[in-house]
Amino acid sequence: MDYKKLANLLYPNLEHDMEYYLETTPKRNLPAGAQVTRIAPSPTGYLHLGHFYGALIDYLTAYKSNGVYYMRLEDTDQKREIEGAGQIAYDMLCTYGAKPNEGYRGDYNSEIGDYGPYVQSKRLPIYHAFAKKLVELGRAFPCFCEKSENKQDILDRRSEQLENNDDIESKDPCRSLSLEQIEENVKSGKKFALRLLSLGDSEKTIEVEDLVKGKRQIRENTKDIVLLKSNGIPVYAFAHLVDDTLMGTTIVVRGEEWFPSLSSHIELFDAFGFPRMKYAHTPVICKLDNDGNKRKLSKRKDPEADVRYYLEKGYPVVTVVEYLINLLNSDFEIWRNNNPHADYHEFDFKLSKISLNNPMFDFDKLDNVSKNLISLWTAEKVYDECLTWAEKYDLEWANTLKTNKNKSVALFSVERGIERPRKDIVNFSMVKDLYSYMFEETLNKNTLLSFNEKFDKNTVKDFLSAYKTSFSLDGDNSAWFTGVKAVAEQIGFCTNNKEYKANPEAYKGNTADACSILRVAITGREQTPDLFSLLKILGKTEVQNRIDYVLNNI
RNA sequence: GCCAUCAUAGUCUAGCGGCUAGGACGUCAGCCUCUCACGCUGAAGACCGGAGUUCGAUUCUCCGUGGUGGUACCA
Repeated sequence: MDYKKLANLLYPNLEHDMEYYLETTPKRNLPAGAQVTRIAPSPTGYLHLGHFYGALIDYLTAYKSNGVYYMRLEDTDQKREIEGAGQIAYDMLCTYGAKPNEGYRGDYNSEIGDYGPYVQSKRLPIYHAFAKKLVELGRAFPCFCEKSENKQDILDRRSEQLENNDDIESKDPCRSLSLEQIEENVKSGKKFALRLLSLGDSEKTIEVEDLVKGKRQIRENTKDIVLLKSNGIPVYAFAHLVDDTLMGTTIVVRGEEWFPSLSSHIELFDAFGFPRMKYAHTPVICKLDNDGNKRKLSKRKDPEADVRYYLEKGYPVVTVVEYLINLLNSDFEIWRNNNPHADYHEFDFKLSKISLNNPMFDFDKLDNVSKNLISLWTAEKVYDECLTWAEKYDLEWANTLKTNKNKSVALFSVERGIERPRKDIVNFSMVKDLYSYMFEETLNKNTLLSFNEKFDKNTVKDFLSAYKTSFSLDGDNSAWFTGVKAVAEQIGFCTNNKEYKANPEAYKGNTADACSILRVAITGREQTPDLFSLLKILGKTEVQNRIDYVLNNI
């Protein structure tokens, strides 16, 4: 077969050949050990948590090696493409702290870097030049078969194979077409897909060293995989070869669902004589679904698969990042405990420490990571972050925060900045509910009357009336507390717990009961942070007003 | 079906031939305490099964079993 002739027949009018692209692409000039990684999502929807998980690995790998982490848009599946998805993906990467330092930036015109276009649909001439070369090398052939691309048809075909116990991949029939037959087909205007002419032997194995999985023996590829679809658009494997070669990628990080097709990718690189890529095949994040089955986090079924979900819930972005790093390198939490204030960038992230299991997403753990992180923030930062969240998701609450800035900061300061800080905030969306009683705008006055049934109304009244006329917020906590106890004793409570326990019937209650009455009357809750701190923030007048409200309405 | 891959408590994991199998989250109990949160102490809870190798297997090998992935002109 005259491959040169075949190549010209298949790709007659190309502006440039492969060598042109190879020669005109600049060599990357990087420090020793620097790695080039890439995040390459397809714009088929919002950014999936699994994508970000991969992106984080890419980002950290490049960051740790002073390398490059670029973004490429893999828009080769027009059927599934969703308008604006590329922009969302880029924006999400930026907000989650994994901003690419090269490549696609939300739309084709604003990309930066010397290796563009970074959008695959803009690279068709390049793919065709490489395709032509492969034909010349005698390693690719046109396939004129008409196969349905409908997913159901494909599944039907597969179940047919399954019934026939059809395990050996037969070579594609079109590989044996003669030049004359091909010429005839092309001249009659028939469309063709370009396939790899596989030379693999399924009895032989290749040794690969995956950066996550370690050394593996994999079977040689024997499939004549499709490289270019009949519409001329490349399939992932081929775009991967061309782009990652040209763009100088050094490590390909991808989900382990790619591992089975690795041998075909290797055959492709070998066919061109290009150096093979280094790969890191990572586990996939799963969840336990309602039927008790473990499965991949699904775009359609699981809202938490969308990275925007965590933004809406008000989880700080570092929470999500650190939770994921935890899943990646389990010694991260030990490091975090020893370095509570350090930036996660300082952690010694390693691909080789990634566990081989598919981890299950755990909200309990996420919450724990979150509250620990937030507990270390300053009150000002908590305030700022809450406000930023509220301005996007709850405008009324945002207004409340804005008009009560000093009060809010004071509130967030309670039991913060100390050795064992309060850890009650997990995300920003819960803050309003947690502290609504502190603000006139959000206080539900009815709750101030929700005393525990064990207190009779007269006891409540007696205690609050007595307290109202005598309390002072001028001293310190213990002075205030002494005052509370004095009032309590005066109306028949016992402030000595031993005595109380010995003879509870003799008293109206103990110190805890007295505090409970006061707490409910002021906040409407049986549980709050340190009451004295709250009273001081509310101020004497407001405290008196609330007591009056209770006395008048009980 | 075939191929690949994984397998330690409810979850995330440490372990890399000899350990009372370690830690974290969650759960429960107690302490602290004016409540909650924090903190402290403690409890329950795991090596998927069977062979083999070995003086000795959670660890190595094989066979099962289970989960996951692949088997597309999707990525």
